Amino acid sequence: MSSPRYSPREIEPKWQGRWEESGIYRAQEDPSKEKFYCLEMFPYPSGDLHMGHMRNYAIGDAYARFLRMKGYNVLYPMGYDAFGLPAENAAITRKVNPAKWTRQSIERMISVQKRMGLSYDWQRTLATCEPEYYHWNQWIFLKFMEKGLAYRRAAPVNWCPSCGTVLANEQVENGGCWRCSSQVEKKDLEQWFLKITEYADELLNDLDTLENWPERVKVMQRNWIGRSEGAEIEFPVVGSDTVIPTFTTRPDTVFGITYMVMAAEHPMLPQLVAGTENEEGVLDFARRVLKKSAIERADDTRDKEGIDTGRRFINPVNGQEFPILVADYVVMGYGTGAVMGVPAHDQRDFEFARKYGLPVTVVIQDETGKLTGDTMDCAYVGDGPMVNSGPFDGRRNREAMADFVSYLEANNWGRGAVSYRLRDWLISRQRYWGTPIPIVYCDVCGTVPVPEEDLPVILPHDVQFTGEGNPLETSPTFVHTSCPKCSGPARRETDTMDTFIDSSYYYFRYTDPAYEKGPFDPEKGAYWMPVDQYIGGIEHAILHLLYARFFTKGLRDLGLTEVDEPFTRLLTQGMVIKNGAKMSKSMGNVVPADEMMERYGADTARLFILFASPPEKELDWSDQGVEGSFRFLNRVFRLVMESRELLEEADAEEDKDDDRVRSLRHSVNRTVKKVTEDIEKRFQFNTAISAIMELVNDFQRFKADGGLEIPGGRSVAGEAVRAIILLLSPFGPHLAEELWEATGQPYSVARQPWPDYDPELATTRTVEIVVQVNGKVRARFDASPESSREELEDAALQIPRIREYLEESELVKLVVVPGKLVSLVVR
RNA sequence: GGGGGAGUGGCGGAACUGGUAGACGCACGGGACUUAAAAUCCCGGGCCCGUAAGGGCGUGAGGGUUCGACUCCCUCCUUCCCCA
Repeated sequence: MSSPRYSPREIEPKWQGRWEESGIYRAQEDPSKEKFYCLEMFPYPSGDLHMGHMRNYAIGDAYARFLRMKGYNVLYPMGYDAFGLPAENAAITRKVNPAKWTRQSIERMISVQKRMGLSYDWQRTLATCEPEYYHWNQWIFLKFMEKGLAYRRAAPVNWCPSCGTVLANEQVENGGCWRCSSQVEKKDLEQWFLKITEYADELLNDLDTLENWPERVKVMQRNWIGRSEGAEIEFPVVGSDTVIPTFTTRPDTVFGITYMVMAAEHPMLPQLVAGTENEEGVLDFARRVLKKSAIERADDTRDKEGIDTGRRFINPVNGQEFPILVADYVVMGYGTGAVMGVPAHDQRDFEFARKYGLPVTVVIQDETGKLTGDTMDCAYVGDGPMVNSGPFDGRRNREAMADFVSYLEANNWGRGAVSYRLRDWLISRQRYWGTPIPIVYCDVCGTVPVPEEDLPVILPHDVQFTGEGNPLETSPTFVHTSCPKCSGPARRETDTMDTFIDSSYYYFRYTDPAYEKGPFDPEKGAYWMPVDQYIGGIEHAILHLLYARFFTKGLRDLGLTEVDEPFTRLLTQGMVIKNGAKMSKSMGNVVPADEMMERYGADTARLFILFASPPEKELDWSDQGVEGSFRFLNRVFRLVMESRELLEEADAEEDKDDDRVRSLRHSVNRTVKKVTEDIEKRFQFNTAISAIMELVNDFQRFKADGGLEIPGGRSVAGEAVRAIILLLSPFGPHLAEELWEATGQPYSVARQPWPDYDPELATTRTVEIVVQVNGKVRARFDASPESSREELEDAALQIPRIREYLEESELVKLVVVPGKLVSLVVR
């Protein structure tokens, strides 16, 4: 007689089919139930699903299943971030249509996701490359435009010569393209921007309300927004009516200015030196500087280089004249591109001044009171009384700061100002595979938005992929159109939108993916939003999460929603690493998800990836140990199948006096408590799973020890079987369904209430008390958890080994921690 | 250079509020079953000394606080991420 074998190959498709037929994972608005919106960051459909994806979905699905069993009305959708470069590159190199390529990739992703047994509401699936979706990109863009949140201007942009496109500041990494690492160049183009800076303060302040976001993500966003308070001061150029504006965070040091440096790319520079004898040399220097990368220029350890323009400016506070220089360590784009040089109180300025023999004027004294510009060997950046500062002499610099700003304002030399590192979001892309920007250029009417009723502006198919320039410009049907205002001949905008726009509001769209009158039905949005739990890679800590927060605030101000923040809780899953690098196609270190499922089944793969490491931690991939997860599921299968009739006997009459029965009942209750808390409070799936393993071990031992023959043994065994199946169901849903059915329970295990525990039974009846002598464990004994200090002390002092210590030396101190230990100090 | 993590057996990791370091699993060693193997089950295990009882050492390094430190404080090292 052979017993049935655990066969994921048969079990898994069976239940996947059953789930699909019965539609048990569909989400429906139900105001009588508490909702929970659980969401994973949607993937780019490259076609291959690797371990990074698998980890993401295993976490989200386990959590969503847990919440359903906990009684929440759960929304758990999936979609595809389908616009982007890979599809377009495939079109260029392999001559395939990007739409077709993308749709095929999506199909492949879906089939693997279904094979994983993920409990998505598949009816809500969306793909951002479909007109029904990007329609709303365009609609939101137009609404933002009406509000002044979208605008067009010529701007020096980051240009990647290799990708042939403009990049947002956020997409420039170490001076190179985020995608191909080519050196980024500066180029002037007419571009569309979204005014994210309008929300800079709110984006910054609301971070404080996000209590359930990882601190490090908030820190990164704070730094990215980079708010600094200070003053903007205008310096008149000698012999001209130009003024150069500068921003400083240290207005208290303005009396210590001895020079000014401008960035090599400062737009005023050519005009400033025009016609002077230094013109040639300065512009030459500037060109040389611009060839260096941003990191090189900002490197503090490197020697700074500069050149005198020959022009001078007046420091308005004391009327003195100082030189204007150009230097490599000042970068345009932060502040105003011109920096006042205060060498006495800024280390970079100090080094620069010493190198070029510029004067150093102390305006804040240290505690010695003896600082002088000629003798100091590094800048003094601390606080102290102000000196050489006219009316401010003698005041503490920090306290005088605000008055100093008022002083500047009163004399019309400058004003208090706040500066942000955050720039407006450049969204124009000279690319085909993206959302067309709904704008028409008419010689007569100028820039004309496409009327709302003409949306969506459909991305045309009659384009040429040559690998050069924007393919959209090759579409005859697209480019030439008529002006919506005057009906005269007009040209369409051929730039498309940054794909980060697609992912900035997709979570709203899931609440109502087929809605035709707007991005989503505000009522449905109001029911489901905000996302209660968002799960995704730490690599999106800045870009995507900041843009999504901005969009939410923008949509709120359009009256579409009342939520201020889209994601209440955020879990940043650690990256899956292989051979020292993030798993990615370009690195060639991808481990496909279906490979492991082929060998062991979806349940094993899911269980293993969750068991291998806590979710937030980076996971260096190795399949060492998968066997263990597979063996565990086999053991569960065997154990339950052998005793499948037991579940029916759960909760029968119990015999409280047998130790083995009591111990297993304790184990069941303790495990339910631990698994529940590990999932709910700590997101520690790895320890939740290990707790289930312990329960299975206990149950197995119980059976081996003849526990089923004891009065009450079958009842508690039934409780154990039930707990094992239910606790396992979020991690190995197919096996759990199979076992639930085999034990005679009605479909579906996914609809069962999550098991409860008895807090009294979850705690032990005896605890082991440790006896320490001078900090070292010298004995142990068992006691009731309720034992008093005196009882424990007495018991400890009775132990012969401990008495020996006391005979030899004198007891100096005795500490008793009830339920834990007795600690003796002897001398 | 600034900001934020992380460092625990051969490996992944556990230790929740300062209270038994190493749960659970992998790999390994021994045994049972088997003609044999696989599978399964049982036993073992941080390191060092010791036949053992036992003792010493031990959470990146060094110091500190404490009856007691993986946990708190200081200094340092290594490493990863973000920003320059």
